[in-house]
Amino acid sequence: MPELPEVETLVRGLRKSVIGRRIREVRLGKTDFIDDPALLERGLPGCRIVAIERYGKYFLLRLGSVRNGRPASSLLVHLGMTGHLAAHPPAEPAPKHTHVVMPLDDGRELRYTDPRRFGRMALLEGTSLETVLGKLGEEPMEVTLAEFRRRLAGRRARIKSLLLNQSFLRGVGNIYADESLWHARIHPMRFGANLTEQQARDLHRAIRKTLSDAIRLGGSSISDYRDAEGRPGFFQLRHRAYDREGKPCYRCRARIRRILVAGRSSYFCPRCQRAPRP
DNA sequence: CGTTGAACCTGTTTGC
DNA sequence: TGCAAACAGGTTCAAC
Repeated sequence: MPELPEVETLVRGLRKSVIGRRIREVRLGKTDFIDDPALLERGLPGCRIVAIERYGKYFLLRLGSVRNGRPASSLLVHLGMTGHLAAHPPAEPAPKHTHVVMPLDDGRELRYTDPRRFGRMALLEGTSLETVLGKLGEEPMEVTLAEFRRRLAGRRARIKSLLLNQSFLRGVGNIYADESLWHARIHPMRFGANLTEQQARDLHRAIRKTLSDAIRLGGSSISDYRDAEGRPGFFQLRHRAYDREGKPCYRCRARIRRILVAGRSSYFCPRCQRAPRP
């Protein structure tokens, strides 16, 4: 579900609705996606949410403690495939698979819901937080062309693998990798180091444009993604490759194909995105 | 450095 | 209709 544009959209909504609120208590359901559940129960009550930041597909609720002498900590959240976090009135029945409920000081409940539990939640501070974030590559919308090319140089992995690799760039997932490659007319099986200078430029531009357009439309809602207010995104209406197997390419009308690259479905136009030489 | 496949988990869609 | 397989926005790990 959530790649960079979906996480960014959710984070923007959360900033509007929960910044400044205090967490009163924590109620946990299944906890196998939480690093240290007991630490959440101990450390979160009484904390005020002072800021929310996104790093690729992760985001942080920055917490200010009301008690003295406790270092500032952050709730790290990754939504996995099906995670969702939003504030709700307590009268609204919690859906199935709601695993974390945090009543707030304004009477609402911040709820984390995740049917597949591929997400991650952890209360972290200092070096353990840096360890997680330090493994991530640069923000794909901020990386310079020079840095992008430098990172590409010498990489023998296929470009699709690189785009999905969060230490190469943070935040691109399966949808936006395929969409960016379609816009840049690059085959997903091409090797990173073999891209021409022009292709690297096109891809760098395509990634930034695709992600910013997607954010503008509130992300992609394939089946269940919703923002912090429960509204779907609309970028799925602009998909040019992803999930369009057999449908005509928007540029050349050739049929979009699906192949497996790096174990993931990869959609591309066989005419616009030429295969690498064998 | 790479790749592949499996694992984690639930729900939905597809195919026979 | 019914059941099984395939597939899904992600990450991680073992084996090669």
